[in-house]
Amino acid sequence: MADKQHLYLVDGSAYIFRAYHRLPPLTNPEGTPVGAVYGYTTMLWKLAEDLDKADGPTHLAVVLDKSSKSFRNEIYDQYKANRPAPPEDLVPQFPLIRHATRAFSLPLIEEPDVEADDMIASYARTAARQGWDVTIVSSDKDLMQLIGTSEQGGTIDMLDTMKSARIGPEEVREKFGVPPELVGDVLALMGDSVDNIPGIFGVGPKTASKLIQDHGSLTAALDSATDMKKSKLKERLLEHRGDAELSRVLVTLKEDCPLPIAIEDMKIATIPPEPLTAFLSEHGFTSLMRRLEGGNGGPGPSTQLHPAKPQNEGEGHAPQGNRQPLPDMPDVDRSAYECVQSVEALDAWIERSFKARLVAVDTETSALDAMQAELVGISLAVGPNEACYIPLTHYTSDAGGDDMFAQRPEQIPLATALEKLKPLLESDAVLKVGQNIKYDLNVLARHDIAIAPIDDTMIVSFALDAGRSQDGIGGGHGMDELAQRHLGHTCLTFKEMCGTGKKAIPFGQVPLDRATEYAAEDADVTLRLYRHLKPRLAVEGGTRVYERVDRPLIPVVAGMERHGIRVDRDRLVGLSERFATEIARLEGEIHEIAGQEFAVGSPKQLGEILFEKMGYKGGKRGKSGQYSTDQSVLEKLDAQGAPIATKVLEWRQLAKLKSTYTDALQQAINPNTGRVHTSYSLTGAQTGRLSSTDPNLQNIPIRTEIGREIRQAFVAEPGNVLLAADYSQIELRLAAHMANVEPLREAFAAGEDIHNRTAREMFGEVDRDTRARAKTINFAILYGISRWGLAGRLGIEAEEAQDLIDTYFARFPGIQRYIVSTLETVRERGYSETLFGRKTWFPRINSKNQAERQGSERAAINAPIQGTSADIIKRAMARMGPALADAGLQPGAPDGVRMLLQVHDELVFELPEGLVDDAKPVIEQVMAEAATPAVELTVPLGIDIGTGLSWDDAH
DNA sequence: GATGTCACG
DNA sequence: GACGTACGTGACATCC
Repeated sequence: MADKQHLYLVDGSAYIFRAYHRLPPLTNPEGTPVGAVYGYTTMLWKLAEDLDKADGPTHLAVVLDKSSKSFRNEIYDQYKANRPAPPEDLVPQFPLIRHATRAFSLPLIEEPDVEADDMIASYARTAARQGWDVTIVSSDKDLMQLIGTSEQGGTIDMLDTMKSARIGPEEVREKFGVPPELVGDVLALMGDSVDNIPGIFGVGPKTASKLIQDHGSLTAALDSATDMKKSKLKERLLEHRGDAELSRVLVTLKEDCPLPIAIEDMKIATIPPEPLTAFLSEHGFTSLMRRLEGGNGGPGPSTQLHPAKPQNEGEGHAPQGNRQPLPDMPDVDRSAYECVQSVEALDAWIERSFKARLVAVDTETSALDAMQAELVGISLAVGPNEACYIPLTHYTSDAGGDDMFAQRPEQIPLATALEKLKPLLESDAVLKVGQNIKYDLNVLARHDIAIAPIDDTMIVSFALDAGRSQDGIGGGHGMDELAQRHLGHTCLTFKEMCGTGKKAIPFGQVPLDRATEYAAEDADVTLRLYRHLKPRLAVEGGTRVYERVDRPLIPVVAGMERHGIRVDRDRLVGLSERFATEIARLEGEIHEIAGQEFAVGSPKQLGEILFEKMGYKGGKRGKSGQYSTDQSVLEKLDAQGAPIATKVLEWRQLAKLKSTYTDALQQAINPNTGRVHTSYSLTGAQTGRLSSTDPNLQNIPIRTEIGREIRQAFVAEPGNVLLAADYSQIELRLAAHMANVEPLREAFAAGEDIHNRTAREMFGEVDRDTRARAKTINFAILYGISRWGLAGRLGIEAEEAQDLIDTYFARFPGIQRYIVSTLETVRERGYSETLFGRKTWFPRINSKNQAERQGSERAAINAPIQGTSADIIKRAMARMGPALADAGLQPGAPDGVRMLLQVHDELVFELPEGLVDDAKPVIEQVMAEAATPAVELTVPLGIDIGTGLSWDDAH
């Protein structure tokens, strides 16, 4: 024979699992996950490229598992019994593996009631007996038994395409310490937790290998036990002999299965291009398509947000049982970090990052506020302990960073470094991973760098573990906490670098050796966290919310923060003065009534004045022994005819408005932009809502006339207007949908006033009083009702409140079902879920402490509703930019439509007056249709839109 | 840093 | 028999 035949047998089922765990969750244009399919396709591709090579394939077939049952189940009912179900986003990929195989026009073997391993064994032996060479494309250790050379001179070896390693008899001996024919004996002793093969309890690979080496066979090893010295091992060998013998049968491959396709028919020639092109294009594997067209395509799937991980790293173990294995990573070694001070060194790191196709990034700055902070340095990590810090504007003298006389250590000029880094940070082919990467996005956006594509470990943690905490601590998503929790690693703290209080120094003054340890560690730890947390998303079902809702929102929210909103400072100054005068007047009157001066703002002093000195009744002490003096208490006193209570209430309102708003907002105006830039937290609220800080722009007054004057200070730039669009009654609409409450759905569909409808259902008649009570009850339902809570709100007895609740449940029966079933699910699983799959954990839902438990129950009833509402507006926000762009409305441009604020159910935009008519319908449509197509609601989402020169006028 | 209060959805 | 009563947030003042 001129050319030896060489049969390649591809263990497709094993491959897809490994590809799944190693590759990021790519999706095709239709949104189906295809990460593992992509890995599989490239592997076939590689094999196809080897067709003409010396030991390349002449024949090839793919073998898949058709069903999970085989003869092994008949002799051992526990076989593979503890296998977890495959991850939810892997399941749809199984059929695609078949499509891929057919696209390459390759023979596919899948037989019922036969495991792929047995089929591979049968084919391999048959081919080798005919003198063919055989290569098994797999890394399954069970298959290693087959390696060797037949009497007819046919060799069998294995190819691990992920490690690009050939496995022959030598490699087997290295791994097991025995030749291939004894591998089965070793496996029988050590067992296999993945397949649930028992082996001998307490015997692992090391002991098993030694026993077989010493005695030459399983039977001899087991027999030797009787003569062994007394030991744990001896006992175990004697006691579990039966397990080992059973295991020996289980690990033996069946080599005489009937062959559905003759090996001669597996010959491959040129692969016909048409089916392959169709397949590649269907799934958006564009780089492979380019290669097919003759060009030399890029390294990864360039149309995908997420390039594949490099082939030479990230090789972990397959998950064992249900345990989520810690990625195999060395301990953090800060001495391994490099301080990058030359352009050459920077170039080398940039090249490494491109090669790795995944880089963790962290920026160090002079302050916390991303809008004002100056860039001090950047750190990168491409692997555990493979991290560097690039100092940029460090200085050592007391002079400021901008001072031309400042002493500066050797550093690459800022502009040079950023010019070098920009292509990396913006490259589609390299995934940038950050911890709270929104911050880095904002800092670098000010240097004209738009980081993409991105992943964020903080957001991943939030998608997985929102609400999870142990004993009140450890529920956060900050890096130091995550490092401690998941990696058992304690990070250097910012305090250790910069000190605190008056002695604190800016990060730019930290000596480079220490700064490198701190900054590079941040990138290193981020990368490690990514490797640990990201795979959990798919396994635990967090992929959808992370990829479709939260991650796309990061650059959108970053943009909103950078836009900020214009605030009329003069107006605030005027208000502050007015409030100050009024507060002083009220304070005088209060002191006069009290008969002495005291700090009105001190609840402690006020309580003593009211309930001791003045002798009012109704003084209740809290657990701290203090009298309560909150609004409800003061209102009761007011009703009793206590003039001081009214005055204090007025004083409090004005003091609050002045300190929290009119004074503080002036301070918050950014001197460079003249606007106020809040910071949104994407992980702040456990339900999935955003929260706003520094300043909080989600609690600007609106409910009172005087408070609304503050809203009038939020204004549009000249020639522009503000547009406010809010979801009307969104939580009640969602409750009507989720609890399937027909009367409420009907009312929403008809555009009825929902509280009127509730009043009619509950009380039979609608007037101001019944509507107000109905409104209270509606909200009480959303918040998880209790008879006492409702009684307190309505000023009625608890029994009466219970009657109202009963009536409500009777009129709207779906509500009670929703509450009961929600609680059941949460008790059982530990978490609630929104319509879009966002989880919120309730670790105290089964607490023995009644108050704790009931608190969790109320929160658990509310979370799916509040969270779904949050999901919906987030989806609207993520889609808004593209929709506005399609309409030619230039989202984000100074003369286009800018989205500025989000207040839970409201979005605020700034736009040129001339664009209002065009923008309104686009905004309304995006918001109204934000749930689709993922979720089809049975209630319409109503949107109210208004415009005006101020935020107040826009309502 | 904890507590009380109050601004918002 | 005691518990402590609506869900989710953030900021400020006071006081220890």
